[in-house]
Amino acid sequence: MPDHDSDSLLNRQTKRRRVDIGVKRTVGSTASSATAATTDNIARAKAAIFSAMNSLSSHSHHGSDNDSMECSVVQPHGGPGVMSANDSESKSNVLRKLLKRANSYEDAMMPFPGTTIISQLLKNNIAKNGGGPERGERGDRVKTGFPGSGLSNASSDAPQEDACSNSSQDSTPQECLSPFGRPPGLATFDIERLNDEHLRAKRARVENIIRGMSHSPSVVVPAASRHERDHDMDGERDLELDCPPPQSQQQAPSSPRGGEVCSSSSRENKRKQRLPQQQQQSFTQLVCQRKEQKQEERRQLKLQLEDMQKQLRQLQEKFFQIYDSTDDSEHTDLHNDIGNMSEDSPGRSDTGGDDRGGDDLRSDNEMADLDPGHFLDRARALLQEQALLANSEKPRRDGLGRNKGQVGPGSSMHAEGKQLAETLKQELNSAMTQVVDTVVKVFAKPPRPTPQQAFPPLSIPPERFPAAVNGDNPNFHTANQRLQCFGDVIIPNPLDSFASMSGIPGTTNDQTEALPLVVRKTPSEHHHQSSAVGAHGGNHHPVLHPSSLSASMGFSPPSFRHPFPLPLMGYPFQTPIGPPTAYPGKDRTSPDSMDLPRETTSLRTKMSSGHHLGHHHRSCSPAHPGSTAESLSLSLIKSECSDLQDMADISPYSGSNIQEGLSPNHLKKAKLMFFYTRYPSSNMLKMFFSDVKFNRCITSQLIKWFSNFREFYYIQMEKFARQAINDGVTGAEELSVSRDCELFRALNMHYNKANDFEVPDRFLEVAEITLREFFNAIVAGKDVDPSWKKAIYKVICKLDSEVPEIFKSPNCLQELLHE
DNA sequence: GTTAGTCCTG
DNA sequence: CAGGACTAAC
Repeated sequence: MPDHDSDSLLNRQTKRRRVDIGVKRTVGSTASSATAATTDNIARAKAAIFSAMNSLSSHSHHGSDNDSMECSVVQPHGGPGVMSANDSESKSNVLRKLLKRANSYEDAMMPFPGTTIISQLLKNNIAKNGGGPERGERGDRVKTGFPGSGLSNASSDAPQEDACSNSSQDSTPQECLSPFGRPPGLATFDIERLNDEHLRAKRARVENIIRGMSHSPSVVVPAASRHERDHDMDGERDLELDCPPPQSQQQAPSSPRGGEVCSSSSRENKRKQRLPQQQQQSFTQLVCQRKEQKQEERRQLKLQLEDMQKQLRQLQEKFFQIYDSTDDSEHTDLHNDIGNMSEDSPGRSDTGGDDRGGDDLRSDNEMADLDPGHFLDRARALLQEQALLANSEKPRRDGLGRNKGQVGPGSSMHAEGKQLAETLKQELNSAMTQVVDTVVKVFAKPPRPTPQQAFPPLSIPPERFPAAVNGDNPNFHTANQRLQCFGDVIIPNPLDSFASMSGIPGTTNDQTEALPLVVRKTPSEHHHQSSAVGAHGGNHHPVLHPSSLSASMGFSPPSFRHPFPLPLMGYPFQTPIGPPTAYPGKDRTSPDSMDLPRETTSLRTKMSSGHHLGHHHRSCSPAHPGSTAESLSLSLIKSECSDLQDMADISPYSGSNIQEGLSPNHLKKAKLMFFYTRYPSSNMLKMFFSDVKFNRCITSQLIKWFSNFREFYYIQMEKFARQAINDGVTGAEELSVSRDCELFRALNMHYNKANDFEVPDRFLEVAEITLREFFNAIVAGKDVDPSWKKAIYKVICKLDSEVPEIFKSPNCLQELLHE
C-alpha cells in the first residue's frame, strides 16, 4: 500500500505539474482517478469494514484526524473549487505535509486507516453532492472535449489558471515533485503512468485523501497561489505551507463550511470550463485510454463489490452456522434466551477481534470470534461504509458520466454506481436484517444446556454463571454499549455482554440451573430445586448425587425473566432463589416461598452495599427481576468479600465445582443443620459446605448465620421461659418441648419454614433443656446479671449432636426434603 | 491482630 | 438476617 501511495503522490504531482504547465491537467484524468479512487475506496472499505467492525470509535477517531488534516490543507485555498483546484492544491499540501511529517509517505498515511479516509471522502462527497459545481465543471470539460479525466476533479477540473489562482501553492507541484525527485509532469509521462493501474489507484487514493482534506475547512494556510505555475521548485514554499497546520489540522473535523466550499467551487467551475478547452486537445490522445481504464476500473469495482458481497455472505453463513447449529429448536422463554445467547455467543473467543482488515482468510477465525454484538457492529460498519461509498460514488460517477458524455451516454456511470450502491445497500440491509433476526432468535431461544460449540459443555453444576459474571469481563460494558449503540436493533444487551465473556461457558446453563434452587414449594418442584443447592457446588463432593444435577437442570426458574441483572437485585449469592420480595414474579406457592423472599431480601441488603454491581449493570438495561441479576450481584459481592487471592481464584470454572458464595439453599441447609448443632466450628462448616469456596467472608457469614440462629433460638427460649413463669409454672420439670408446642412451632417456623424437614428428636430434647435452663435462671433471678445467659450458652453448646453425613452432600437439601 | 461470639439495630 | 460495636480468647 505504501508504495502505491507514494506512487500516487508522484502521479498527483505530475498532475499538478501538468495543470500548472497547462498541458494536461486532466492527465491524471478525473475519470480514471475517480474510478480508481472508488476502487481503492472499495478495497479500503473492505478492510475498513472489518476494521470498523472492531471498533466504531476508532473510525470516528481516525476520521476526525483526517478531517483535521484535510482542514488544514483546505483552508489555504479558501475552500473554493472544492473538487478541482483546491483538490490539487490540497493534495500537494497534504503530500508535503506527509513528507515532512514522516520521511516516507507511508508513514504519513499510516495514521489514516482506509476506513477513515473512505468515510471522510464519502462525507465530503456527500457534502459536495449538491455538487452541482463539480458536475458542471466536468460536464463543461466534457463538452470542451477535454478528455474525461478519471483523475480527481481537482486535477482535471482545475485548469491551470484556476489552479494557480485558487491554489496558494504555485510551488505545490514542484514541491510535490521535488521530494520524489520527479521531473515536471509531462503529458506523455502521465499517459504512461495512467496506463499503469497501480499508479492510478494510488493516485486516486491520494486524491481522495486530499479531497477529503479540502473539504475540511478550518485551517488557514498561507496561500501561495499561482506559485504552482510559476515555480517548479518550491522547497521554501513547502516549508511555509507545511508549518502552519499540524495541530490546527486536527481541530476541525467536520466542516460546517461545506456551503462555502460549494459556492466557491461553483465559481471555479465556471472558470475551469474555459480553461479545459485549451488543454483538451493535448489530452485527446488519452481519451481512448481513459475509456479503457474506466472500464477496467469498473470491472475492478464490480469485482470488489462482488468480493465484498461474498465476504458478507460468508460472514452470514458463518454466523448462522455458529448460532443455528447451537440452537436447533426455537423456543422462546426469556429466561432461556439469555442462557442460549451466552452459550452461543461464547463461541467466539475474543482472539482475533481486531484487525479484521478484510482478510478473507480470516473470516473463519473472525466468525469464530464473533459474538452477536461484534457481528452487528461489523455489519453496521459495513453498511455505513457501503452507504458512504455509494454516496461518494454518485458524485464521482456523475463526473465520469459527464466525461463519458462526450464519448458516450451521459450518466451511465452514475447509474451504474447507483445500482452498485443500491445492490450493496440491499445486500447489507438484508444481511443486517438476517443478522438481527438471528440474534433476536437466539435471544428468544430457550436456554438449553446445549454445549456451545466453542466451549466444551460444562458438566458443571449450576451457579457457574455468577462466578462467570464475577469474572467481570471487561468486555461486558463495551459489548453492551455497542449493542446499545444500535438504536435500530432491539436486542438485549446482556446477551452480548455475556456472549462477549469469552470464558463463560455454559453461562446459560448455570443460570437456568441456579434458578431451581429458588423454587422448592411444589412437591415436584421442590425436589428438583432443593437439590439444586447442593448440586451447584458439589460435584467434587463424594456424596454428590448425579441425580440432583439433572434434577436441577430440569428446573425452570419462574422468576428468570431477563438476562440482565438488576443492579441492586438482591444478595447475589448465586441464589437462583425466587425474586426478591420487592420484585414481581414471586410466584412461589410452596411453603418455603415465604422464607425465600426473606432470604433474598437479606441478601439484597448485602447487595445494596456492594457498589460493583451497580456499575456493571446500570449500563445494561432497566432493572429486571430475576435470578440472573442476583447471581451477578452475588458474584460481585463475593469478589468484594474475598481476599485478593480469592479473587484470583474466582475464575468461574477453575477446577472445581465449588461455589463462590453462599446461596439461599446454603442458608436453608444451615438452618436445618442448626437442628443438630448450635455451635458448629468453622472446620465443621467447611466440611458441610464443601461446595462453597471458603474465604473469610464466607466463613464469617456462615458463623454469623449460626450466631443469628442461636440468637433467635435463645430469644425464643427466654421468651417461652418467661411466659411459662408468668403462666404459673413452678418447676422446670413441668416444661417440655413437643412438636405441638408453640415454642417448637416458632422454632420450626424459623429454621424449617417449609416444614419439609423432619426435626430430629434430639433437637426437641435440647430445646427442652434450654428452656428449662432459662426457666431456672430466670426463676433464680440470674437474669439480673448482664451475662447470665452465658452460663446457659455454655451448657447448650455441649449439647450439639453430630450432623448427619448427608448434610455434607451438596445435594443434601434435595435428598433431605424428599425424604 | 485475628477470630469468635454477643448484643443491638435496622 | 446483616451490620456494627464491643468483648474475650488465642
